[in-house]
Amino acid sequence: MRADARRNRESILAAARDLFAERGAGVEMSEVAERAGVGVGTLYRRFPDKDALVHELLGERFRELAACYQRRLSGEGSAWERLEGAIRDACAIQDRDRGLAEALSATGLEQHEPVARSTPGLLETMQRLVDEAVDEGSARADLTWEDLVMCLCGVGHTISCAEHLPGRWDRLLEIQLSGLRATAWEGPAAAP
Amino acid sequence: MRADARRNRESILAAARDLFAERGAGVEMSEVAERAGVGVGTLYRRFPDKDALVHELLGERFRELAACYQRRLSGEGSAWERLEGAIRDACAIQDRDRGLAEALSATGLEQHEPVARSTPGLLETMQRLVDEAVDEGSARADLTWEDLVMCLCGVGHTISCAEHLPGRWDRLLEIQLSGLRATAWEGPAAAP
DNA sequence: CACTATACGGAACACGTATTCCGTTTGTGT
DNA sequence: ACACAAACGGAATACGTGTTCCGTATAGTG
Repeated sequence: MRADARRNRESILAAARDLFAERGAGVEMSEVAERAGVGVGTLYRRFPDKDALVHELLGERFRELAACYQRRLSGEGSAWERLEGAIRDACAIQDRDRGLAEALSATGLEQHEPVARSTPGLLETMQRLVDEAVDEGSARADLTWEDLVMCLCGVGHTISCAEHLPGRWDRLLEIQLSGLRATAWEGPAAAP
Repeated sequence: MRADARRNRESILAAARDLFAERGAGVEMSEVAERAGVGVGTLYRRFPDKDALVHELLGERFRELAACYQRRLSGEGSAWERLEGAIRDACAIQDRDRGLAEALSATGLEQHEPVARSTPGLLETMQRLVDEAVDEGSARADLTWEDLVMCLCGVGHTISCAEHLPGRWDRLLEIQLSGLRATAWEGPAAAP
């Protein structure tokens, strides 16, 4: 691969990283090319299509997530504290990267599983964090990693919708976190 | 307005109602026209553009929601039972109408507020349900109707994403419901 | 320095969907 | 029955984006 080609590939990735983080996957290919200082032809020479580019960037974020989870898993504190920390990390990353938030949000549950599965350790680590908190008795007894994913998607969705409402999503996070806890009361019959 | 025009307007609304409920706002105008048994020209004679048609249908659903809330508000049971009932109603309606779920989900918080506000009583009733549950001490003390909207949007989003996963969204609903309750524990420090 | 494989830019193209236009048809009041 | 305003159908058009094509430029090699 020629040196200028390699340089352009990096420029494109950097430009796309910024744009996706800022405005999500809706950015146009021509805009990515312009910001990278290349023509669209060059962009398409490096990445076969838009999906390829998006997947590359999503991969980066998924690996970042996996690293966070791993760090939490082998960190200190109660199982609940570590699970909660991991969740907060994931939300913070989504808050920093609208592209990730939108991807989790828009691709939904089943579609994005393949991508997530291709990141070694991402789901497994999440599952272990959940299991430990369940065993500890601090999380809902029936909690699964799929519930977790669903909650994270929910926050991601709120982030990617609420452009002009910074910080509103953390309300949802608090509500969900307390919903993930083991509950003292059982069912709607227990109203005072 | 001529009789055939009125009839066509109804056919179009009926067709669009079905299609939107089934597949969301992504349906093509030509498809709506075909199902209604008219040409696209006729469709555009009755509704200036796609938005107008969608708003009409959204209006119907919002009024249905408002009626549900009203019924719950003046219904029997504890304030919590009524709030929970209203939430479950709203989710059930979204489950029946993908168009609504998608609209709540896709238009996000700020964008759909104008539409919701144009439905008299929708937000006010929701707020009163929340207030009563808070006063009763059964809901989180800091709960607002905006939190409620956010949670309902979250479920709507899950519904409109999970095409092939019927019934997965109710897990999210359960988690959120228990998160909306007044909690016995305070903050992450209380882990056992 | 010359030569060539590789890469480059960006205009042109492909495509899907909303929307318009206009020649034809039809309801309705006289 | 007649006239004509109103309505109809659906081919044609507008438009925004992703993607391809090809004439030109250039890095690397001997």
